[in-house]
Amino acid sequence: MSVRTRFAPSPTGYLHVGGLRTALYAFLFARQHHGTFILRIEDTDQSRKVEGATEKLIEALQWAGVEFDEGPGKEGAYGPYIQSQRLPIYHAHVNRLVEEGKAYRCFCTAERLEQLRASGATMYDRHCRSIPAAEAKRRVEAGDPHVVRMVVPESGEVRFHDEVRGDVEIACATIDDQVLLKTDGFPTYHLAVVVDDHSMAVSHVIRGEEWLPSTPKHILLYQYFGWEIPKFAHLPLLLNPDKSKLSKRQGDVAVEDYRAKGYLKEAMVNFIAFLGWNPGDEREIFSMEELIRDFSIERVGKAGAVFNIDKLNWMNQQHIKAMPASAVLPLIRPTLAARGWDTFSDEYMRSVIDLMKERVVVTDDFVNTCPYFYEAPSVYDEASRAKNWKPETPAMMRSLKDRLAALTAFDAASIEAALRSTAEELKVGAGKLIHPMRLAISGAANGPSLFHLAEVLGREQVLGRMERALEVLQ
RNA sequence: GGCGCUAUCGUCUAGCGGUUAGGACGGAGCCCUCUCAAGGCUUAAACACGGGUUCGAUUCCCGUUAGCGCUACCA
Repeated sequence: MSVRTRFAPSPTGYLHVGGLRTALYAFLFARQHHGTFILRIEDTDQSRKVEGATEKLIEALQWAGVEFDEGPGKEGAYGPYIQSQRLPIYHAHVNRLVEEGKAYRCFCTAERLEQLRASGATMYDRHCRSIPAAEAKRRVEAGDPHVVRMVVPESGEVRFHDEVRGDVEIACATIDDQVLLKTDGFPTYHLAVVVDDHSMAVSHVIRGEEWLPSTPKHILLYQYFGWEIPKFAHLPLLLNPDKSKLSKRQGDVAVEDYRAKGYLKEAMVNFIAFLGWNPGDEREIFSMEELIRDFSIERVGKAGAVFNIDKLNWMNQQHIKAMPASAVLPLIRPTLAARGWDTFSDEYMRSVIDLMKERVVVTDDFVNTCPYFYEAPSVYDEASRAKNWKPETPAMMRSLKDRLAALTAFDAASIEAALRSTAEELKVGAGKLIHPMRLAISGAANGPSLFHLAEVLGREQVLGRMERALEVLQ
């Protein structure tokens, strides 16, 4: 049997990081088994329609490198892949269930259900289960609004094996007569997921733990239809720092947010994969290819995992350091452009990136933490100025500047040699020149190696900035 | 309330009966050093509780507790 997995989000307008993790696991599993990964849009709630949501979802998935083989825009043999386009399929199936007595039409009004609940009932009282078929048919033909509910046995239990949790057992007496078809003719999740997973030949249902309690209903439906039951794997939830289910209000949950902040897709995928899974050894930095190779459902944990931004930051840094400057460059061009700094050559930018690589957390830092690569400083760090720009400093800077001007080669080694010999001649420690010079050419108290910084900036910039500092920093 | 799931350092986790309970992030300290980083080294920090089973439980079983999830004509 070939492996077919799917990610079946409802289009809410953005891709939740928890959703990305679910999608990633389903994707990794499918790829590893040379199977098929499907994207299916579960848009059966008309009241929650969001314009452009599907497009955004697909874009976020593609950004992360979680590519689906079948789905909207990639029609395979099992489409359509958008549930709102599959209504006739659900109707046919639900009718079959009604005819076979495995589901029934329910004419109860919202008011009645509300009263029922208000009176303390925790489940539907099955009031319409006993309506004779002929009467139900008559009422349907008369246009009576109604839903279709599944018949749940009153006793016994449903057992199933979950790939991550083991055997699970739930008493039928605690399962409600679930609505399958809503008054508006749309299926509920429970009907649609079963019909679609079966008709799309899904072999492994990999989804969030929030679906575990309703899985027995799905099992029952598979049995009613006489279908083979797929394997289930319910993933642990992603949590807020306070351990509640990950949600906005407590930070960013949309993968687009992280992308916009300058997190690498490689880091995002690596980090999220490790929230609930690990290879069993001490490796932590994984590429998508390595994840596909080593992932296994057996090693997925059962407990929820807190989304820890500190670890993500570290991981992002690790991936940035491992990435060649030429690969980083296209990622920061837009950020540069937004600040009007898109005039620098690729060669210059690659030097900047190599220098900044290991002091950056997100890619935006290549722009925001080191503006001095893009324009001369207009303000100078006050603390550094107080500490390093002494009355005797200007004279020393003048000598240093003259030495630098006379250099034949303006590279880091030559600059360093010039500075150190100047310091020696002036009988002061090199720090007496290094710190003021850094302040003069960058305006900042810290940053990359001064000599390399000067080399990248170039002689003209360095000399000009030193002159300017001598004027400004009296 | 009912049902279900879960439970190792603050966080992510390794562990699949006998370990000095390991690693990573974060914290602290030291080293390196022109600053900031990066890197290296060191260090503090955990088996929720109570019963069993067993020669022996972090590990298996049962309770308790706690957390979370579900309990919609939302997914």
